[in-house]
Amino acid sequence: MNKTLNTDFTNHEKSRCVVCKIRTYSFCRCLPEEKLKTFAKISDEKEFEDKKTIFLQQEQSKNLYNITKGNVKIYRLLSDGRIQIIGFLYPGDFFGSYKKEKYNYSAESIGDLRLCVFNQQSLDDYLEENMSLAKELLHMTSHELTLAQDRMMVLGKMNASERVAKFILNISNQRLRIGWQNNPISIPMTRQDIADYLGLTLETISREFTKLKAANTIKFLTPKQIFITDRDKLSSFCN
Amino acid sequence: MNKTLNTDFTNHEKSRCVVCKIRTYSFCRCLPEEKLKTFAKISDEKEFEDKKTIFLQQEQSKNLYNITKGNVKIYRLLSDGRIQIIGFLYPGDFFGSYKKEKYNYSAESIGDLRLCVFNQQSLDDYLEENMSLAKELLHMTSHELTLAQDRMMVLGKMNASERVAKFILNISNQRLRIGWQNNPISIPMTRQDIADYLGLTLETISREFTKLKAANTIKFLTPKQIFITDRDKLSSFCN
DNA sequence: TTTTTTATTTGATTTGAATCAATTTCTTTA
DNA sequence: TAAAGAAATTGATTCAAATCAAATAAAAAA
Repeated sequence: MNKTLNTDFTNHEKSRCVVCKIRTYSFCRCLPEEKLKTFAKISDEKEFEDKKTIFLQQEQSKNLYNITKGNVKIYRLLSDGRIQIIGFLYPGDFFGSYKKEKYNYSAESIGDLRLCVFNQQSLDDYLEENMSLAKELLHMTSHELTLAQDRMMVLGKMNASERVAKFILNISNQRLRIGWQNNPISIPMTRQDIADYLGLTLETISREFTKLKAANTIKFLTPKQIFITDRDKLSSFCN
Repeated sequence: MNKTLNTDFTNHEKSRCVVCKIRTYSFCRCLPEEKLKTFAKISDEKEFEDKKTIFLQQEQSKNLYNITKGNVKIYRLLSDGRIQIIGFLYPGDFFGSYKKEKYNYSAESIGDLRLCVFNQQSLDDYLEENMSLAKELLHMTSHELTLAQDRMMVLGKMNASERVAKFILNISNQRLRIGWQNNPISIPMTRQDIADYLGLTLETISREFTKLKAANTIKFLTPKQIFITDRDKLSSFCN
């Protein structure tokens, strides 16, 4: 099961936020170091194993979550069981809700996961006194909206090979952004997950991967390790 | 062409914001009346005729816009001319950008349009002193994100009849929300626009409308006036 | 290790929506 | 009011991706 960590920093000189390795990529990056000690107190750390539900779509929202380690998939279900994966989230990304409402998607861990959990009310109170944090949240939410609009283009107008090529390039760019190796890239999610994310079937995903291999643009080191052989050619498959 | 309006309220007791009819549905609703006079000064009004470009995707962003009358479509283009309409916007909706970057979509008027134009810097300065406005923008942007995620489900997993049925119901609900008649509903956009919004072709849109008519769920008073005959049955076509 | 289970790939066939092609209906303007 | 132009509908055909069906490969358990 999942557990709340017992890392008590209260008697230490430094809060866990001060030593946090992903702070540069997270919304809390806007806070000066002297504010971090009090900021750390409004959140808890929590860990999840692979495939654990963090919350479900219909639940009353209580928290905003920030990923410090691992991956999350957020998804929506239709009543007949059809699934659409809204997004794959990585360290530095936040999800959940900062206002009282129902969650508008479900969230599940992919692999081992570590989160900062913010109570909505505490965060809102903190926001009230820290305009920079409010603006940072606004800017990051606005950036999320841009990404969502980009995905409308993918889902509405792109064909299967364009979707898959763009998916690989997007992941590679995301890795670069948070300072990880961007080639080869490890793909934490299954083919079914990729399919549910791109609005295709797992068979189509597999076929498109095969086509990209045949065109000498990518190689599979393992089924979950993609090496991009020809980035320009891969780019030419989309857009 | 479009024109900047010459409605000079500076010598009047009341600003145009005080008498604004759509304020209840707009982000400025969070401001108390006494603040409206100064708030009105950080924006200008501007009018556009049908099919006028407000800005293009690649341009350096300068403004945030708020619709006070009429409709806007925001869209993205691929290099080969494929178009995806990101959204249809109505009175009370805002669009553009509140931070310096390129616009991430193009915006065009549908029918006669009236906008409040906010300079980014002026708005940002105003925000700095008004946490309520910053929070309202955050909440509305977050709501936009929810709508965008809803559209991912539509574009990724729903079939043609589900998309069209949901589109009609969504418009009807939007009309209700801003206090307009929600049946019959006037559809300001063309079939081609609906197609580019739903990721379908105009022929498919037309065929689906015909099917919905045949199933006695809707009627067309004119090609742009839909009367919902059986809302429950129409709902049963989607989700 | 071997066995079992799960994930992925490949093949054959079907199908929903796109495309191509008229036709009809609406709207505009002469 | 008629003519021209634009928008919308309907029909025939094609095609990309889904579905159905094995086969193969990888990972987990015995």
